[in-house]
Amino acid sequence: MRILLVEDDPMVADGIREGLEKAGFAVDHTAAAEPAASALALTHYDLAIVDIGLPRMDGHELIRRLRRRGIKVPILILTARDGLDDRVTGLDLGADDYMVKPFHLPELLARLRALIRRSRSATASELSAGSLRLDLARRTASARGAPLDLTGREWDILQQLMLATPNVVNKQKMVESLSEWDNELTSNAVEIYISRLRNKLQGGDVEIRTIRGIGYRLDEPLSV
Amino acid sequence: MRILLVEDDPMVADGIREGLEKAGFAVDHTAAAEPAASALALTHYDLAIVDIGLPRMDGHELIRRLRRRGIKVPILILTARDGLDDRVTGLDLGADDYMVKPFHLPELLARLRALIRRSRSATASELSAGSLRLDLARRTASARGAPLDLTGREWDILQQLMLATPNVVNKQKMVESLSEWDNELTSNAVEIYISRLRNKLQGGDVEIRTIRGIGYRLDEPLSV
DNA sequence: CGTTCGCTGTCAGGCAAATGTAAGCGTCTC
DNA sequence: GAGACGCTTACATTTGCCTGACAGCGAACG
Repeated sequence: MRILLVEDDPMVADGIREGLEKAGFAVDHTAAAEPAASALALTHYDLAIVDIGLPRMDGHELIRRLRRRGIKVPILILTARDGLDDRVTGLDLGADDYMVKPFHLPELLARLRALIRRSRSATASELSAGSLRLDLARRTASARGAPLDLTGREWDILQQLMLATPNVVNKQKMVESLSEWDNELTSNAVEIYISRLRNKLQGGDVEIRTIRGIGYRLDEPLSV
Repeated sequence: MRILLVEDDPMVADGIREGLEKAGFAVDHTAAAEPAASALALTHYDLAIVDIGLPRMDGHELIRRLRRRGIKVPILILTARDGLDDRVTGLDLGADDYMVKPFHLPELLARLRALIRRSRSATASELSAGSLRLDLARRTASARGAPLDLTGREWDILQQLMLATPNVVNKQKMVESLSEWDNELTSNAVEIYISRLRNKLQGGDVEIRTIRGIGYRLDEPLSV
């Protein structure tokens, strides 16, 4: 989880950085808008925190430029207590949230998590559905707290299902993702792994549904 | 733009409703959580505004239930000035934003617009007519909140009807869309699927009308 | 090296759901 | 009331999926 912090006041910046790092985020920091723009263009960030009162190019202008360039990283803006208009125009320009300075760190963290969850991409380091958990970095899986022993292929398939959930994964897509550059597999191979996965997921609270003629979908049978 | 407002204080509710309607939103209002849950299950809303301090089932519980049922309407929660914990847990539960009471209406409007814009770009793969709903990505269908079990052909036909509604879909076009390149089907096949679909749509608020000699049209008899 | 073992993917049999033809009957139109 | 069109049931066929058996392969191990 990588966050870019754009803040000109060194005191504030250090305070935020420390809190974020303690919560497990990787934080990069720039004091002005121009270097922030290039950092965002070059590197992937999960989120950007932008102080609206920056020297030279201000935060509004930064956001406008980013969005115009099609960069759609989630942006949270920081604003002074009395800058109501700032907040409004910031949100209308394409920011995703704001916080009023000074603020409580737990609240900032909650908002960050909400924003990142919302825009969660393939870079998330953990996937979950029901009591199923996949740790992408360690390539381990667990269901209901108990570790799951998965082979490579089974893992690939389950990851695809979980990334897509609750949407359907096209079977042809699965075949392609399992095949090397030139040797196509039979679609039957996918069926095999689905079958084996189902066996290993027995008794869990998720289920692999077949969508005839299309593919598969991971479902959590509704507990009401 | 349809918004559901869940707020027990009549004074506050009326104030918000008036502001929203002036800004061009259609507003429905409930005072408690239970009717809100059913309204959200039955009808499509672009956004829900939930007061966190509700009688009986509170706002948190409402949000938890909605998310567990897979209802992913954007939610903005209203909270008292001092309820920091409320806000944090609300966001972690799956709300998308919050506002502290009392607030400035223009700011509320800006946030609503931002939320709706965001959710549009995120999903946008749903078709609806009356209480009928097709989620293309998940390949699920529901009528009046209850899931519909459709086969591939039924799905294709219903999708055509919903895409065209309220216009007529030419029967010949349907035949072509079901046929492979060269083997033409009988137009009788379409009639069969229409018949099966009608059975499954029994009791809903939409109806498949026959236009003799031309084709079919999806109608909502109730709303004129 | 040879053996073992687990993973992979093909084959083939079995099965259930989905499909579409045929046919008889109802309904609309002229 | 005759003909065309549409609805519906029954049923045979087709399709797509599931799964057990098995062979190839490579890594680990002795």
